[in-house]
Amino acid sequence: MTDYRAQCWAEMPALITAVQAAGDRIGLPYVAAQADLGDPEPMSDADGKPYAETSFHWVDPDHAYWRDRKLALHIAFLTAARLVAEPFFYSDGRLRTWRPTQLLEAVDCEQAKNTPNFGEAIIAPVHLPRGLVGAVFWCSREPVGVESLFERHAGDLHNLALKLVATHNEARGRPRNATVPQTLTRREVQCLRWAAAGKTDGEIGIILSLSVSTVRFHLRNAAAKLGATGRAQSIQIAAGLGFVGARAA
Amino acid sequence: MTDYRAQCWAEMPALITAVQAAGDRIGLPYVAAQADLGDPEPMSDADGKPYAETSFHWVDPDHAYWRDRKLALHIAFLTAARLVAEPFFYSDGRLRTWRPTQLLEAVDCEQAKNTPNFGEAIIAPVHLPRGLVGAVFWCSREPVGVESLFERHAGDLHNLALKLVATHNEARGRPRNATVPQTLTRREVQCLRWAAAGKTDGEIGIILSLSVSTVRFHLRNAAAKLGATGRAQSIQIAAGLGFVGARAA
DNA sequence: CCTTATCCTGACACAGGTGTCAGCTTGTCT
DNA sequence: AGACAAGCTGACACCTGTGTCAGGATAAGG
Repeated sequence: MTDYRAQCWAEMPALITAVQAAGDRIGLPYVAAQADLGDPEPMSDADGKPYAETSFHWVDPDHAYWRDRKLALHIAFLTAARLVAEPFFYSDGRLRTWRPTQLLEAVDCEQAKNTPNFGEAIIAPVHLPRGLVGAVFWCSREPVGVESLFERHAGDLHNLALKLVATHNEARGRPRNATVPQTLTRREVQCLRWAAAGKTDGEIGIILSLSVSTVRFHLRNAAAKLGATGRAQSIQIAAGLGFVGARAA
Repeated sequence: MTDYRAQCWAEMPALITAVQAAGDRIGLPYVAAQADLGDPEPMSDADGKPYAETSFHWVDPDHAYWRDRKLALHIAFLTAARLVAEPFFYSDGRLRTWRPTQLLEAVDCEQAKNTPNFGEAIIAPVHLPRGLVGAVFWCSREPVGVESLFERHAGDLHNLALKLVATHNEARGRPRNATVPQTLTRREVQCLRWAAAGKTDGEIGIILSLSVSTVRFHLRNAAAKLGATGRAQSIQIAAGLGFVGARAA
């Protein structure tokens, strides 16, 4: 384990304590954290013990929520955490944030509504480079006026969540390819973006007035620079680092 | 333009003003913002006018930085903004954040060091779902003790940057496929994750003890649910929503 | 002048992915 | 019992991507 990772592990106890203490302070004392929504296991310490067991309080302490695939935590809140990056809150059977957001309102909260002993929640999603997504959830058993709590505390909670999730992932050495890639040329980026839009090499050639061989040449170079094996990984890594962006090239 | 997008555009003036005012207040009054690092154009208003021209102050007001590919903004800071999600600062020729971070220290700042009239900076990267990456930069011409400014203000600056970049992208209707996808089944996610790790359908079949046809079946279903055209897009979208995560399936 | 980087292009064999068609079993819920 | 979802498997034609080989032109910097 490198020094950097050891230092990150050393930061974890204070961060975990701060996250639970923040929940206690504002009236949402039931806390859960996921470092990686692609991994169903909960956030754990260096010895593999889940913080859910050692440090966080949960709505139902005897209920290992991460083993229950039907708990609200697994559906609406997780779905929403994948789709937005800004903190949001749950009350009155729906998800909202500081401004009207179409996506959050489209998330089906039926299951959360039907969960007994569950009041309100503030959720801070954490989107990291290379497609890593985590989240922290502060919850209550009864309604506590979460909307005003959200207005006053969401920013700080989000900052805490970002530090916690980013530090934990770095402590675990995730993602493994977290290196500074070589600079991509203008053509490499162009070809990657059209490939990300689903175009074949032939189609890209037509679009950019290049031969298929030239397009392949640039895509292969880009793949080598990004440390990718194949077209799909090139695109995934490039997208995860923001090279692809929102619009087709 | 839908109501949601109109509401987002309506939020923009106050957010832009807040971002510039925050920089003015703490002594880093030269501000730049990118909503999408995959798009070289700067953040603009609903009429297409760059905020860099109408609202933000820059180190060299006559110098359209977004047209200069060699400016510090294009290299070290942008590279770093792609690689980390936590705010960071530039001083003494290097990038640092609130804790030692290997990645930031590996970013080559030679060009920033050699940029005349450039002092220190705080950078707030913004990583959004589906691979959208933006950033806000607060800069000075001379050193201003940015390390202590960072300690006191980074959290608030980051929250401002997140609101600004997320709202601006939503105002523009980016990304176009920002919808709630259908729920993926356990096998669909498993197959996607191995495919994201670069495995062929045959290799995935061996790993999961399934036939090639079954693997293809699950990947095709997943592609349809995600609205993807082809394997590469399936993987990109799944990764951008955190389904792939940090470790090979 | 030389080196390097970037961009460009072609050929060919082979592996992998796509599209479309067909079928089946098991478990859960009404 | 029936409907539905999830999971499973095969065949075949065809397109696309990969890997490896070859070559060239232009611009910038030392």
